[in-house]
Amino acid sequence: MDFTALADLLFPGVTATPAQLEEKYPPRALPEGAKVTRMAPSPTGFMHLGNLFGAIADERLAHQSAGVFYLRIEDTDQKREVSGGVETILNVFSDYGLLFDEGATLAGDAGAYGPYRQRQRADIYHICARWLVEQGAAYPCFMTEAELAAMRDEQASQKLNFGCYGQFARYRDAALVEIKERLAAGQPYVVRYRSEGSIMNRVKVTDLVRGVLELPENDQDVVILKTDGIPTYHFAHVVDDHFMRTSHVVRGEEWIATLPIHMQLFGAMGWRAPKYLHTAQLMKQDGGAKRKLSKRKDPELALEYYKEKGYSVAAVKEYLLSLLNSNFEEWRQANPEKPLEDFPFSIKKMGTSGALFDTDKLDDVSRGVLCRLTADEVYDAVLGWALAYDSPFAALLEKDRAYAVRIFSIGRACPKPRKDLTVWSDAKDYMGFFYEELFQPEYPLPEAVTPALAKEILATYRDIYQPADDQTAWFEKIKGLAEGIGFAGNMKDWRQNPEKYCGNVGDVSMVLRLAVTGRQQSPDLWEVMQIMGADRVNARLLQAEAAF
RNA sequence: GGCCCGAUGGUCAAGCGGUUAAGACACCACCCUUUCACGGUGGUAUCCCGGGUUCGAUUCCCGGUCGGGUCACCA
Repeated sequence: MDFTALADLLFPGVTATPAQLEEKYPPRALPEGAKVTRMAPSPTGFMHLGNLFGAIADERLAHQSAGVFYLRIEDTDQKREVSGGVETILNVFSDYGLLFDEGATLAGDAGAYGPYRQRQRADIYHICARWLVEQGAAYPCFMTEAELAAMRDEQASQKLNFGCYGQFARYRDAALVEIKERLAAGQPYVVRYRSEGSIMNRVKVTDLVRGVLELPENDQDVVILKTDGIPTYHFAHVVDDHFMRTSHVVRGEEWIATLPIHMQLFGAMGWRAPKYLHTAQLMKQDGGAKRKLSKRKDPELALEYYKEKGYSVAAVKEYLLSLLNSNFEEWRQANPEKPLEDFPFSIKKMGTSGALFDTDKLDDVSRGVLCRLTADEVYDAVLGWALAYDSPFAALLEKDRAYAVRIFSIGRACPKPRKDLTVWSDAKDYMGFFYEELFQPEYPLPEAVTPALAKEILATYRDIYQPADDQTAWFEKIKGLAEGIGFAGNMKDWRQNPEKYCGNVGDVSMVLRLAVTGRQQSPDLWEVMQIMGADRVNARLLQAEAAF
């Protein structure tokens, strides 16, 4: 067989060689130990937690080592591509503060190792594919879908492994004349790699998080170029990660099964494979079972879902990081104020078993993140969220920034800040009573207080209310009021002899709280009243007095 | 079905031949407290099963079981 003739037939215009590409895309001049990683999503218009999970590892690995983190768009499957898909990807990464050093951008590509969109790299793949054909290591295959299906049925009935291998690879040794004829007849074809492997052999691959993986050698003649001349993932991965000089490939463990194909292809091209890190997959509790997160079945795992719910990007990032590196939480406890970038991300601390996505845990992390923010930061974030998802609330916030910031300041900026907010969307309910527009009071009085007594308490309080009172003076007055109506002014007294009193100062405070906030729970009442101001407080007292 | 990966409390997990088997979330109780939130103290609860190896296995080896993944011209 004249392989050069076959190559000329298949790739008539292609004259360049992989060696020339080597020159065009030389090894990167980076300091020792610098890692080159990449995020390589498909532009399906859908980003989910799993994408972010891997990307965080990629980004940390690269930037922690003075390396390069780049974005490559895997648009080899035109069927799944969605317009605006690249934009979605770019937005998510910019939201999450994962910054690419090179790769696809909205304005085109940036970087010396491009193009960074696989469809624009067709020439490169063809050069490599042609070279393989010339080596006798690849060939055109004209099997139709129906023939493929028939092959599969036969294999199923004979309980053989599926796929195009050995005797089933019927075009593997087709004569040049036959190929010529089929080509002339315009028959569509794919290019397959000619595998000399056997599943009886074992290949060993070192995975940086799992150790040595021992897998059966690939014996399949896998497709490397599809009918449209675009490569499959396997070939694109090998060619791109070689010429883009990726040093570490981080990907989900679903790729372990195809590792032998990749090793074979790297070998055939005469290249050294990158280092691999196969991460555990995020799992979901589905009924009684645990399963991989799926884009189709789990729309709530789309990043958009978290954005809409009002999770901060920092919280999602921290949670994912805690799943990625088991010692992250410990580090965060010891360094509550440090930026994420200071955390020493380590491959050794990456887990291998699939983690169930735990919303309770995310919420806890989220509260911890939000309570460390300043009131101004919270204001900006809540406003940003409201602008997108709740414009009436946004309008309220914008009307008086200072007022809102004061509200967000309650119990903040102290060693043990309150944790009232889990997500931005909690803010509305949390602070709603501060706004007349959102004030929907309910007045469930404490047991010890009759409506008549409640009215009396409020009437009395209005007379003694001095907005300028400091917290101590304020509370002394409430104590006095309580004692005046036969209630315990001191909780300890009341606990010791509950039968001596009609109620306690807590009950009186509750009446006041109900009147001012219209609910049983609120942050410190004195602070609330200070922020609301005397006019609003007085109005609330009167309103409640009438309603009790 | 073949192949591969994995298995420590309800969840995430430390552990890497000898430990009272860390810690976090969730849950419960108590404390603090004018409510809530925070904070504090304590508590319930874990090494999948069976064989080896060993003086000794959660840890190493082999089976099994269970869970997950993969067997496309999708990635």
